[in-house]
Amino acid sequence: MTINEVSKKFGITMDTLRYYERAGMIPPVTRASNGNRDYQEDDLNWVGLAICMRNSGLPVGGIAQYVRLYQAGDSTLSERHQLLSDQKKILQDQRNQIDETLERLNIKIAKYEIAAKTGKLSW
Amino acid sequence: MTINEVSKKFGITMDTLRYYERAGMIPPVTRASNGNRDYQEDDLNWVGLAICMRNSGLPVGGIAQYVRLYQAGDSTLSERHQLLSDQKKILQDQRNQIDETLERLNIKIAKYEIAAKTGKLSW
DNA sequence: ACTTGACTTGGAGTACACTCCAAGTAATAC
DNA sequence: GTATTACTTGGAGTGTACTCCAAGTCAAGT
Repeated sequence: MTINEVSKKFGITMDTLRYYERAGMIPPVTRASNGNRDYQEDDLNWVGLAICMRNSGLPVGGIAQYVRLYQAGDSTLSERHQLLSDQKKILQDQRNQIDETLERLNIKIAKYEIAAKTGKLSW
Repeated sequence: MTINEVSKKFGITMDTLRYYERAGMIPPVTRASNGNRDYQEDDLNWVGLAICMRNSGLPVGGIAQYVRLYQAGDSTLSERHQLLSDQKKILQDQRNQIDETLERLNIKIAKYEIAAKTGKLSW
């Protein structure tokens, strides 16, 4: 799969795909004989993981660190486990923060809806 | 309340508090006779809202836009309602994305836990 | 009067995550 | 054999959100 196809598949620019690789967020992608990237299923899995992590707001550095540990082999298993647990914690906190803000937003939105109906502000 | 006290209360630097004001994320703060900021309850509410929104990842621009509309008066009620609804949508999407990543992380973490127990990778 | 300390400002600097670009290569189309 | 197209690279540029700094003001303490 070419970088162009992968870009379309995941809805992400080719530049970003190359950037992710440069940043170590995914291991070096398989190359065709002419030097062009030729994404294999494995590469695609890494891309999918990277995009998923980034979309949820996890920093590039943490994901790259995971890839480094992965490439270092089995001796890093517990470190990788720790790293993933840390990221899980970050996301759980982030989720709680979002819930808090959503509650706050809902209260405000409700007030605007009352105002829209009655023509009056309720606060 | 001085900027230093507010900074401690919310666990945010004085620089960031001034930046939030400069960026229009909170309306101009009440000043003491010497020109120093003297946060009133109202100002503190705005600060709390701004921090809450930022902590959940909403961009500064959107919050500043809300403040602008608020300052423009009652004629912007429906616009403000719309803006808050948009931000709510953003946060809901973000939450879903986090849940997706958490699921993915949980699967990976489980595999590492099995590996830690059995000494073998399960994939 | 002078030092100290807490604040003020505008503006410059930093970190992060892209995003864009110029110059080059490699394979196909005519 | 040359034009076109799709890729390659290193490096520079952009936008966001801080973060830091220098120079100045103001009030209180000695």
